[in-house]
Amino acid sequence: MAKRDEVERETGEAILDAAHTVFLRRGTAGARMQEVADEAGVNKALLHYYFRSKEGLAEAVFTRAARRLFPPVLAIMGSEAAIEEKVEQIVEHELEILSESPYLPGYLMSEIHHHPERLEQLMSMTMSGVSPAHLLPPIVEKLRRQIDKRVEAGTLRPISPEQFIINLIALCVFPFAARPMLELALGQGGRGFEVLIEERKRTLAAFFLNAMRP
Amino acid sequence: MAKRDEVERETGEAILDAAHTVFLRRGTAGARMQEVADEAGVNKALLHYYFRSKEGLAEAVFTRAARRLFPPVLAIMGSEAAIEEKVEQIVEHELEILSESPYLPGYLMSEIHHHPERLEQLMSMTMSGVSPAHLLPPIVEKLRRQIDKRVEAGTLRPISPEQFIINLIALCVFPFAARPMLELALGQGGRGFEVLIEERKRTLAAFFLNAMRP
DNA sequence: GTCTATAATGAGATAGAC
DNA sequence: GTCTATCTCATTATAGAC
Repeated sequence: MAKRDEVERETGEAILDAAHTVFLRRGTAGARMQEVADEAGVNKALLHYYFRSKEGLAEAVFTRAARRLFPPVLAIMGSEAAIEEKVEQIVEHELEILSESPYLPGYLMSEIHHHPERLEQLMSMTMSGVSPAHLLPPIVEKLRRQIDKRVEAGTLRPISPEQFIINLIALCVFPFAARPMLELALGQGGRGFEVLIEERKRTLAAFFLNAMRP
Repeated sequence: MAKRDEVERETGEAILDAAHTVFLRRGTAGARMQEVADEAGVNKALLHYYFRSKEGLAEAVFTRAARRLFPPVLAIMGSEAAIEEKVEQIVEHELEILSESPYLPGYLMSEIHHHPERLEQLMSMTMSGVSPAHLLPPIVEKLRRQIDKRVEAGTLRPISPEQFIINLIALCVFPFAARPMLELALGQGGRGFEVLIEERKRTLAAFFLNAMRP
């Protein structure tokens, strides 16, 4: 279990990391195999040895990126926690993980937008053991029951689970997807963006929960 | 002023329209000049005659797309209307225009994400006569005063104008940017998406205004 | 202004030595 | 497994006739 993996990771891993960097920055169509090779410090031919083709590498990058973003949200959304706790957990977790990988949302949206074939890949890929097609409906239904019960009790404003999820994810993810524009609009430096996200970490959950008050 | 522009528009216009279609679908890096030519029903060489290079065409498409989306929002945001009216107008206008051009947000985000040089272009381009750099700050300040006054009166929850704008735009735009994923998650057909947007047209402004209640 | 033909090059992919 | 060298083809761009 320990061979020499301190300094020298598996080459395939190193290539995938490099590809992650390059593909997220340039997009799949704009990425160059040569740039990935340079970033990984290996020869171009090696990329084909490990991933056969550019498309193969693109799929690997996409899968890894999607697995990093989606499963945690689905886990929280489907948990036994109360609505308020779910909102707080998702806001905190999303803003945290996206602060570390701010290019993730822009890449995923761009990728899905311009490469419809990724959707099938997304559907058939396995998250936490099962496919999203099987994972999603029960989560939505559970959420629906949870919301309806609270609405009947008069402690929540009526909303469909679909709109609930979209609104919550939109508020978390959009600033990162639109980051370059925001940095521009907020003034120079890019420092403004981090300040803005910090403010969001403190205020977004309360804003959202306020919107759900009856 | 009337030559023969009934059936035969200016060729340059026709090419730009075709490029709009192709570039929005494939992204700049993924778009092919041949595909644009086919879409426009002209020869490839003509694209270069009118726009000199692919980059020239890409800039023209981007500028036109940005001008279609941003100015109306800025106009409403900077108007004399009350906060509530602004929210309702922006929601209505955005959902309307994006329903007609659902690929716009995905394209703009992808483009800005993968081509940083577009930002300078965006900054230096002229909207309603002036550059965004001069247009934006006064709008934000006006909004800030408007919000602060209402907060003091106790009829609005405190929020910075930046977060206000981001939240509102996020809720309007995100579903379109994430459209392919939503269609997948909502079940087959794509019909589900339109239903979802119709529901949003009815409920989003109220949701947002509720979040702003003190 | 619009076309055909072609140049020029960039980039993905493979062969084969080490 | 990793490299060098090379093949092949797709794509942007231009030259030049009409």
